[in-house]
Formats: sequence, structure tokens, C-alpha cells
Amino acid sequence: MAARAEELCRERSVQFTALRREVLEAVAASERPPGAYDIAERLSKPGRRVAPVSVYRALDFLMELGLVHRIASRNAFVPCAHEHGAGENVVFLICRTCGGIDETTSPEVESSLGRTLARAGFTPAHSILEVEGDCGACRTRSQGAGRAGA
Amino acid sequence: MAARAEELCRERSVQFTALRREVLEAVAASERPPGAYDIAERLSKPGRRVAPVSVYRALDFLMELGLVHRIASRNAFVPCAHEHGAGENVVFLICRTCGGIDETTSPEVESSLGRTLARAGFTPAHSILEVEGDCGACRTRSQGAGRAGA
DNA sequence: CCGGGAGTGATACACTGTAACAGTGCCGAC
DNA sequence: GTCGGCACTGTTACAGTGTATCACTCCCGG
Repeated sequence: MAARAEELCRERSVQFTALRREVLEAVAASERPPGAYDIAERLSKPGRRVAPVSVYRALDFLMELGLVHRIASRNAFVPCAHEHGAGENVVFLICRTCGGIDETTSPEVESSLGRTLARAGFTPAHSILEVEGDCGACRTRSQGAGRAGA
Repeated sequence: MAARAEELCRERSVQFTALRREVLEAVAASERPPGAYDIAERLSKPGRRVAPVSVYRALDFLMELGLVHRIASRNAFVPCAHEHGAGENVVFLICRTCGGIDETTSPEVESSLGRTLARAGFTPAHSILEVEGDCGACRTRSQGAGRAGA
């Protein structure tokens, strides 16, 4: 993850600083997509306080690079699971049971959305597609209940 | 707008109170999609203060009925422009120039999204699709500039 | 009259995000 | 080497968004 970030930063001649790496790692390491304040708390230790505003700046930077996505419906952040550049359409699958967020792309959705927008005379710059529901793992787990081992 | 709301409330045996009507009308009357605090301010007059919390309650109620939608990327609310019930998929077109938000539906997008989700083993409960860009009116206006009359 | 539920008012608070300014370190110009 | 500029981070303060909690009213049925 950090390796790709470094590469991207070299390409664009921007700095991949320690704080930015730490924020990226914090996002990547979290079970559930953390909020900015969660990240700030996580990075703060006795003797070193990371303010939310610093986290926001790092997150903005990482989002610019497409390394992190923002989940608008949750005010949370997820590491980008693919290697798409910024600007590509992503579908976020938000599990309301486990709280996990998966990411997928769909050329099919993208093209049909493109047609719909064209029909409406709308020029898209950027879109958000978030679906809340139940992920396969959680559904299986709840159906196989009663003996839902470990 | 209010007529349809009253009908819906009768059907479901819930109350369409004065406050709820006022909030609905405030949302419908706004040029730009207002935030909850905007609505609260709008409904407050000397001698009568409507607290944001009351507005939120009314908005929750109205969203339940599908009369109002929440724009997650803007923390704003729009009146529902269609007569779909809750649960139907809607695409929001957010113009970054005029700030207006248009609403459309697309069975095409809906079905392709459905297939994508099925492929991912994900059971959707509810989805958010918001596109930011330029609406036709604004694009025309900026291109026809220089003589952009009234 | 009494009890209970729905709705609202009011206050306080938690959470999310931004503005503004100061300090630091790096790097090129001189 | 020193100066000045730039990018980055720290710090404080604040604006904006949303929720918890309790009190009160109103209505309605017993």
C-alpha cells in the first residue's frame, strides 16, 4: 500500500511524508472504516498529539491521489482496494451487519449511468455510489446460525 | 406536495402535523437544497423558535414517507420530485455551478447495479447515487456567455 | 378523572469539518 | 552562508451537523 503511494508521489513530484503514511496505514489497518477523529486518536500517543485537522489534510491529499475514499453516508474513510486512478467510478458495498465496506467497479453500471446522464443533459464530474445491505459473509453467518462456530 | 403527503399519512394512519407540513414546504420552497439548520432558521420568527432537533424529527418522518431525500454528500435535503415510494433507486444530479439538485430514475442503472451486486454476493437494502457535475442549463449559460442576457 | 402515547420544546452535548495563524525544515537565489 | 519562499505540520478557535434526554402538551380511550 505504502509502496504504491510512494510510487505515485514520485510520479507526481509530491511528498509522501511520515504523517501521510501514518494516516494511510491507519486507514488500511482499521477493521471498520474509521472517521477522521478515530484516526487522529489512533495516531496520538502520550507525548504526541495528532490533531484532527492534520488528519483531514492528509486525507485530502490521499484522496487526491485516489489512495483513500470517503464514504459520504458514513463520514468514514476506506483505503482504495483497487489500483484505479482518481476519477473512476467505484461502488461501495456497506454491510450494515459487520460494518465492513467493500469496493467494486462495474463498467456496466458506469455505462448505463453515462447514458442516463446524457439523456438528462447532465455532464458528470464525479459520482458517489454507495449501497447499504448485507455482505455475503454476514448473510451466510446469520443463516447458518445456531451452530455459528468461532 | 402537501396534498400527496396528507394522502400518504391517511393511508398509513400517521399524523401530518403542522410542523411536518411546514418543514416539507420549506424544503420544497428553497431555491437550493437547504440544510436542517437552514430550515430551522427559516421557520423561526420573532416569537417562535423552531429548534434544529425538531426539524430533524420532521425530516426523518418525511424521509420515511419518501417525500424528502437526503443528499449525503451535501448534508442537505430535497423534496422528492417523483411519486415513487421509498426504496426505489433515485439518481441525484447535483450541479456544482448553480447548486441545484435534480432527481431522476433509471431502470437501466438499477438493473445493472442489481447484477453487479448479485455478482458480488451482496444483498442491497438501500442505495445512494449522487452525481456532481454541470446541469444543462448552466452549461448552456456559460457557453453562450458574453451576451448572457437576463 | 386518570393513564398513556404521540408530538413538540428546550437544553446540552457529541461529532464532523474548516479558518487562520504560527513554527519548522528544505531548497534555490544571491 | 544567508535570505526568502514554499510545503508541511501544529495549534487554537470556531462553524456546521446530528443526537440524547427530559419536560410539557394534547388527544384519546377507559
